[in-house]
Amino acid sequence: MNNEKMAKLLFPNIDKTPDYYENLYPERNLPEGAKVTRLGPSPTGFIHLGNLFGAICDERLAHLSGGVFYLRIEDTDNKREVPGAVEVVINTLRYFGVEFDEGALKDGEKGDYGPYRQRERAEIYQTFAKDLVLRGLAYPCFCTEEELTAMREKQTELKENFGYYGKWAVHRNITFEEAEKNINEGKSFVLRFRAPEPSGKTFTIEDAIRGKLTMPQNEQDVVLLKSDGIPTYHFAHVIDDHLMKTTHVVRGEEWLATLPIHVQLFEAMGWRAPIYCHTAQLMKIDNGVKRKLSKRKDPELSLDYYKSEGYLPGAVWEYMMTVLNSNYEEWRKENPEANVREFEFTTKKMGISGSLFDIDKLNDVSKNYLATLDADTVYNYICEWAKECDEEYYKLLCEDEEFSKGMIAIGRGGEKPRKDISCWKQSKDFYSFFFDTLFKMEEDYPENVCEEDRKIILEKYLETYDHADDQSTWFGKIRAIGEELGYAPQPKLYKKNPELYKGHVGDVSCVIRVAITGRTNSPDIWCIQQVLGEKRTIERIKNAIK
RNA sequence: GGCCCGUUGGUCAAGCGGUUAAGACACCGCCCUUUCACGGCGGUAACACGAGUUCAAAUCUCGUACGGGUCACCA
Repeated sequence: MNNEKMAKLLFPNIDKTPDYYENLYPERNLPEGAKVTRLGPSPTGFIHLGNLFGAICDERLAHLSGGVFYLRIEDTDNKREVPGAVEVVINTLRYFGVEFDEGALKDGEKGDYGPYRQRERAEIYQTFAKDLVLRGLAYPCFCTEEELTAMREKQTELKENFGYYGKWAVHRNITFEEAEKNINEGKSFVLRFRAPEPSGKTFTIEDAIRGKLTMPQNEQDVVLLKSDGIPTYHFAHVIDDHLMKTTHVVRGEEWLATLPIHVQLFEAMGWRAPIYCHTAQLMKIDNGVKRKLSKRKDPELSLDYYKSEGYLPGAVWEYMMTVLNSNYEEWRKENPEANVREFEFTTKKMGISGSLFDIDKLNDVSKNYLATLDADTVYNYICEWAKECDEEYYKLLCEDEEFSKGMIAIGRGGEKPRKDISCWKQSKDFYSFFFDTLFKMEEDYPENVCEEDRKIILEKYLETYDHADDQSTWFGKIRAIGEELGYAPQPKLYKKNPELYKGHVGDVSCVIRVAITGRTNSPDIWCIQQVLGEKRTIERIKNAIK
């Protein structure tokens, strides 16, 4: 039979059959309803917020159902591969708290469904491809790049749809003899799928996020295997997700257009397709236009960037969850203490139109998140971050651990913790005044206080300063100084009769604040002084008087 | 250009035929306050447009506009 000869010609070295692999990879033994998901990055060495978005979705789906989440490296395009990229992907995802159960992991592979790097699976794909040839569902195409380009130009000219299909599929009915001749002449070929003739038929499919979808049947004779024998995404996806027993395929909506191909291939193989979850893309605004995140154009959206800014994975997760599931914030309000993993994540609550990445919101979420941590934890985190990203800061933090922790502890804990920082990089700025080498006088004094008064306030403050004073005694003294100069002892009094005073006690203390911290916005001054110590406090005041 | 998907305040979003159209971020105001914050309360602000179905439409249908995606031996 012709098909048999063709299969042998095309795949002389393939001796296994599909059954062999079907037996090698039996059904997974998992509890009812367990979902198997996967992340399939291509090793281009770049991973951004959008990838994390999908990864979290996969991870939650699998782990909330007692299933498996695995990593498969989709390295079928050797042209784009960047050396070491796989490690970057794994490390970055791990930093952001995405852990895989199996797959291509850091120290080799784990799991019974490998290999998990597609390049190493060439023989598997070819075995199934051979079977398709045998069944007359695939054929070799010897078209060169030039020929295909010429074809596309002609199609454009004739205003017909692009592509290799129907009457344009020149090698569709190639005979064994022709194929043999071409191969003997050393011509390379790709393997194409024999799609049904164009008919305008449609089919429907249920997407877990988008609901019922009606799409046209695929009629393109897509490439299954490239001339190097490595599959295209389409073929690899179908083979791998079947053999690895993936139940849910989470991917961006850019795959929607090729879904008909995948559904058709699953049918041709006689397999049940997984449940598709096509997520909306995370977008960004660029010159007033909303567009999908781009690897090349948006380096500031790479996960590495957030790592280097010192955003905590937990905070990024919080933010991601608010974007992923619309009812997350509500849940968080009701369960402020709960671990994010207790939340019942579901594809049903996912939006279908692309959301704009909102850095303000991330910062807010992050602030709230960091405010819940205690001083020791924060200290360790900041050190860990600074060690890698800011050596100067790291040294300062380590110089006197007790001091650093004291500074971090200010305003932390209790019912209403301060929310000053959203990432560790910001913390350097925020805490800078605690370190003499970073201290910067911004000379930003309150409006109500004239220069002369500023000096008097500071001089009197210095005179009466007693480091041992408790907080209320200390503040009482400031009040007294202010009152003497004509400043209201309480903001309320000033507000009632602004004409009676120059300002209020807040203005007076603000002068001291600026002297000590260099700026008008800082945590409680008394606490700061306690951490700074008597000597440095007095020094700062003296310097400010000069 | 063909095909597909989408469109609720500045942003993220609830909403599934009858709502005073939630909530969050940002912004503004007020209150609390022993300063800075935190917090509390309140405010500005939205169903892209046009038809149709219906007693009733943000919600269903069809057009239009706009945005996005995709049409590779990339994923």
